[in-house]
Amino acid sequence: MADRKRRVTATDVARAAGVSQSAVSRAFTPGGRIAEATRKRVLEVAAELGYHPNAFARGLVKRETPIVGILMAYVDNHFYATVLERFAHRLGARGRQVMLFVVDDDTPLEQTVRTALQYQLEAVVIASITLSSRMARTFTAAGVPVILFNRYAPEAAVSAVVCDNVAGGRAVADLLLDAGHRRIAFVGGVADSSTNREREEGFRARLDERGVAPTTTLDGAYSYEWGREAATRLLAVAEPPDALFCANDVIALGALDALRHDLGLDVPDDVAVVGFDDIPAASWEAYRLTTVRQPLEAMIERTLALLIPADGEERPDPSPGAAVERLSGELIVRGTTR
Amino acid sequence: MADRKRRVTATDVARAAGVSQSAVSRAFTPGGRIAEATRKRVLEVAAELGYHPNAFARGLVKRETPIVGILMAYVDNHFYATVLERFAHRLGARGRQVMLFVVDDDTPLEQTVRTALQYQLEAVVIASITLSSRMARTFTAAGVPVILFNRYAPEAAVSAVVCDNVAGGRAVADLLLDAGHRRIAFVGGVADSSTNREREEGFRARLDERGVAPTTTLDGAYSYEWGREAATRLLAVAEPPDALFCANDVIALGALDALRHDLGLDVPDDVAVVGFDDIPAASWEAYRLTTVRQPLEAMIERTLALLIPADGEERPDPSPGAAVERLSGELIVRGTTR
DNA sequence: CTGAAAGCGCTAACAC
DNA sequence: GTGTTAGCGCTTTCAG
Repeated sequence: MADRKRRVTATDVARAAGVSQSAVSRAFTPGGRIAEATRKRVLEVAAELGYHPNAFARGLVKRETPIVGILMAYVDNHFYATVLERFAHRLGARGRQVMLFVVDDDTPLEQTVRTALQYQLEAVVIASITLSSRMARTFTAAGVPVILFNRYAPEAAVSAVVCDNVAGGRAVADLLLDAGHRRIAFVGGVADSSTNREREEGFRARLDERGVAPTTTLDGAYSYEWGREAATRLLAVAEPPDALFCANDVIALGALDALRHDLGLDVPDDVAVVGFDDIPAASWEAYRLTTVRQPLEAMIERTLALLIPADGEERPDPSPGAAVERLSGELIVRGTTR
Repeated sequence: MADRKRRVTATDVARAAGVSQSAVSRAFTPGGRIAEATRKRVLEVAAELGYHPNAFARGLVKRETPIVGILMAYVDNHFYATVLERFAHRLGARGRQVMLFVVDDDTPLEQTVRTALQYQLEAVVIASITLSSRMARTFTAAGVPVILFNRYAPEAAVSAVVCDNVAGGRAVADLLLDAGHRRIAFVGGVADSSTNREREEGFRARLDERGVAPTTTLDGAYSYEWGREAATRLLAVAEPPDALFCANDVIALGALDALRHDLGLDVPDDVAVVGFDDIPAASWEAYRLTTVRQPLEAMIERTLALLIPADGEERPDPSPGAAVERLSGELIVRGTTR
């Protein structure tokens, strides 16, 4: 087998087809000024030789590439896995590639950002990352359009597309209050994430407006295990809550299992539970979780619209005054509330 | 703001720092022959100007890039979301980027492959894709090392890392037979996927060896909905099965819910259920599913070892006789079998 | 240790 | 239409 490093180039194809190298380039350019016959011949020879245009060389001279970076922390959380899948799908349809950057505790965030900056990304989506505002600014400074997805940082001058978490929290408060609950606890995820903050904020605000205070708030992680532990702890006090609003579905599922299986309580009769996201498991028969559905498709649609110009259009202004798009979620009432 | 397209280059930094452009390049090269003082000054100026080396230019001249392509179909399936997350994590630690290609029915597979080929990928991992063998061959032909992950195509001369699905199927057969079941059905996922085929094959072979034949096999999709439907259909006959072996966990969870909630049956007393994968939901209290755990970390470890040379090492032979690594899964017995 | 110079493979004027 | 000619920004000899 030939040297791995030596791949077929346009010049090779040109020579074999008896045309100039630029003719080869044109043959591979959609609108290229080239005779149909020539193009056909070039394409044939190219296929024979196994030629594929080098995206790097192209990117170098065009000074842009169709690569969109997605920075994400909890790919494991089903909601974000879906986000990733949908983005990749939609971007692929628009001829873009996605470069995935998984951020976790062992990887210095700054290094990730620096790497991303080297790829001349067309745009960047930051999802499920704390500290996103500072990172976002780095990209903006480098001229790379950025959007915070499902994250919002008021202090950073960065655009964001989010579910209206505050409204979601309020809706949950109303639902629970209307059902007669008065001792309602909030089971948080990661304390300093904007989603967590906003959901709790809306929730508390509405409770307050209606003259009820939540008994407790417990922050932890966005995980099933945490939900289970939190529920156990919350119910272990003298006057336990009769309803739990969990910061996301996975937590709620853990809480549900703790309530039903560990503590032998009845949901929703003894305790009601509400989640957030509406992941597939929330609708599974064993759970039938009441939750707030995030308008995922709409959120992705808006993000794309802000980030990627449609065919033939100009790219939207990179930083149009840091627009924040809040899309409404939908309360999905299932079996864990009465 | 400056022209988006005009980013800071090494020449800009060189000028500002009063050195040659190659000095700048050396300053950013780990082993570069450059005086510490010079490097420091260059790095400072670079930071000031917001310079980041252009990965494309570098890739062009080095004729290689640290980008690994991952082609995946069911990112939505929790097992594969985890696979993706782990790969991205591990590759990031080795200084590699991951370019994600989501394959689905609306995207011509061939186009995806063609695009991937343009990025001079260092290596490619193909996961959860049917027709993977043909694709794999295309990459191999182009000199790109490729591995099928959790897929196996005997006819293609391509390396693969898989869970030993046949052994897994056999183990399930033994478990169920030992528990006294004799009327066992197999609920398949996508009919022509290699995982599906192999799991069923091992299962049937063992049943056969012990003189029992499975009552039925139903193929469908790798989804909760399908599991639910399949179970409902399987139980609607005169002499229904008393055990179900499902091709993966999501299917099994759907089947479980159908059995318990739609049909009011007791699991495992009326019907036993076994899955495959051991996704997190399998261990949730509401399910406690008996299943075969895939040795995920080990599989990823092996894939990386075959694909990516460790620091300072040579790349392993691109196609070492199409090695197939079969790693053993582990039977995890929980509450859905007696 | 450092600078000059030659490309990497491709696109985009520019002439013909 | 088609070929010729400059580079895109960087790494890497090769002198010095």
